[in-house]
Amino acid sequence: MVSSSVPGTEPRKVTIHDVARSAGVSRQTVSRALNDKDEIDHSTKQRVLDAARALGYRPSRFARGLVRQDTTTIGLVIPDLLNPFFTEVAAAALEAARTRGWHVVVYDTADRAEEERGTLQVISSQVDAVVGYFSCPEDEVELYTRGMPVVLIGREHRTARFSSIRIDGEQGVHSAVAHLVARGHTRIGMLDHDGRAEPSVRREWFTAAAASHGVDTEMVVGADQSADGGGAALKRLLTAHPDVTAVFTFNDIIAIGALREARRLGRNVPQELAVIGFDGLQLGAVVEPPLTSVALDTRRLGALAIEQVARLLTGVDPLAADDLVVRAELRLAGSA
Amino acid sequence: MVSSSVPGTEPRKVTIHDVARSAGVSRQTVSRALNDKDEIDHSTKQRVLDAARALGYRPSRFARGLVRQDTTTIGLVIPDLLNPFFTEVAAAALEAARTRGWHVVVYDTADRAEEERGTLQVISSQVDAVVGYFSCPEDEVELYTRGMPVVLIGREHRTARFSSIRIDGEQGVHSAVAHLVARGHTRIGMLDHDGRAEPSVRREWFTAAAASHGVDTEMVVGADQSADGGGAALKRLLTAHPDVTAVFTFNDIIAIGALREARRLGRNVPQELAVIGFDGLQLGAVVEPPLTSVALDTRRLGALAIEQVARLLTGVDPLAADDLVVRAELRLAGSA
DNA sequence: AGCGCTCCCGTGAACGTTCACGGGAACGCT
DNA sequence: AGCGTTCCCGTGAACGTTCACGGGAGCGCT
Repeated sequence: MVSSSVPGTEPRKVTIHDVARSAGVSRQTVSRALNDKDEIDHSTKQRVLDAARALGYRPSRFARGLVRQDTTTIGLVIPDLLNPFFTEVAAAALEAARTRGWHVVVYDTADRAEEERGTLQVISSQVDAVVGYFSCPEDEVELYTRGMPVVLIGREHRTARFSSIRIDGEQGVHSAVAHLVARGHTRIGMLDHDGRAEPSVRREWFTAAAASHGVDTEMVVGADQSADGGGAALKRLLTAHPDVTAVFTFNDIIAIGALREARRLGRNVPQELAVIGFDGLQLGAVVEPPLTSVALDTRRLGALAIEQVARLLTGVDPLAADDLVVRAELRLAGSA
Repeated sequence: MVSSSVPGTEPRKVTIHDVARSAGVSRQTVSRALNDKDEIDHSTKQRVLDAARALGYRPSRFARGLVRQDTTTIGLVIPDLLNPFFTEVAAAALEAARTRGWHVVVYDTADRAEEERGTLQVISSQVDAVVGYFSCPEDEVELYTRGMPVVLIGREHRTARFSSIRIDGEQGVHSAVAHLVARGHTRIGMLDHDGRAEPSVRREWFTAAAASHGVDTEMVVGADQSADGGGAALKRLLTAHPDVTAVFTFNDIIAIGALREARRLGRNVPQELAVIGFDGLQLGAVVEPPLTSVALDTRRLGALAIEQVARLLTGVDPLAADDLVVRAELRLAGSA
């Protein structure tokens, strides 16, 4: 019946003033009616509400936010929402934010540094704090976030203003390699994350662990961040090193792709090829065989990040670096 | 060096005025410096920037948004971010929003009507439009969104102000049943979505399709919205009806759980039990055997929703109901 | 000297809402 | 009648920023 969008008419913003005039009252009365406050007669309240509806009035969140500064919004930046790992972290962060009554704006950077920059630039004027994954140089992040609290995940920080949640997989990866060695594996390969310039930290953990067990550490190939990428990488690895009997992967997505590829190649898992992933995704439980993985507590990861943001925002008692750690530990299943 | 959060000191908001005073210039000059505008000397600009940094100044997004109303934020409401289907839709929506320079606030309602209400209440003053899944009565949504454009997904709307993206799986489900019948299946069960009061639309499609093929339509059990739920439901179904040779499921998550359960029960898929899911998740490609599914174009779904929001927001030329449809079609793989 | 132009910079206003305060009307009580 | 109380309602101010405008200083040219 009431159409607020007649084509041709300028949809000029209708303000609280217009409603007040239409209802024959003052701004304040309109405000009272809309915010369910006291000190207003029931009939006038109804009249105001009707007028507001008729005009299609909608309060400006900016004006409202300006006068009562109670809403906090934090920006969550992740490389790829389609990767279940980040989804799990995001879900945990969302929940933690919700209990605080906060809002979360989510940005997907598609794992590209360029998108990160663009996001940062636009985010800085839209949120009160930032938490997320960044691959671009820290000083760039610093540049765009001017004075805003920032919590980095899975990455060391060098700037004082930043906080970061450290992911400690050293022991977990060590356990994984130890497990493989105990099962008699001596030729262990790795499917690493492709694309980054420097070798991944997870690879360093693997290399160190393998070396400490006297296992060759040379058989590493890069993989795309996807199941297909993992499959292709496994193929390359096995072509180059047919004697490999076990693989450790950068993450579970790649591991799952490897699992599938192994099946196609007729390699029995875990008998002829053991596979251990990293992340501990829930997804790992539905594939066949279930994925053995160096598992991360994604719930805690997301919650911890939000917790630290909360402390930084209020300025009281921020967590120290030692408390900002999430340890990964080996979770055995069928694939190794 | 400069700590903006000395414990004990009130972290009182530092405004553009403070920066101006500190740098010995006017507000406007500060504004010019921070927004990279012209008409400002390079040295003063630098001085202002330094002062701003020293004070830990951060412009108020509310004040800024109030005066230049160019940023639009839309709220995306989904039942469960951990369900890959919604993740895919969310990712598509995020991308579509990004190309328009919009921001997206994501809310996870945990599939509970109560959370939906809370979210709506809080969302209404935070975004310019809403798109998402809602299970609560439409008039409640109407109540909380007063005049704000709303795009519902996967649900019919009756109110004029709303738009909704219709998911049309009728033909797709029909094809699925036809496929099963052609393969000789006559005892076809379904694992439906549990929890809703009324039977799901997907079940109605299934019932109609099955009936039109002269197949019994009585063998339906409810399943929890998870892989485990799907497994448990399959067990119940097979216990009650051991002669079932094929199942259609409410969605792919449930189907994947069923797949796993079938393996545990020693039922060969697809020879002894054919499984067809709904959604067409990318996830379906990594399980064994790959999942046959009535597939939805999630990308298009998310993009379409954002597109319609854009039109509603500008008030010009909104899409008609006939264009707001995403059709599902059978995508064959190994499981049926 | 006078004029115009460019380069900087500052002042009032506006954005749309809520808060603090004041005040009129009606009513009851002494 | 006078006074206090309750119930409504309205007015100025404030929130922090940007926009539109005005204007001074310095320079070059006639």
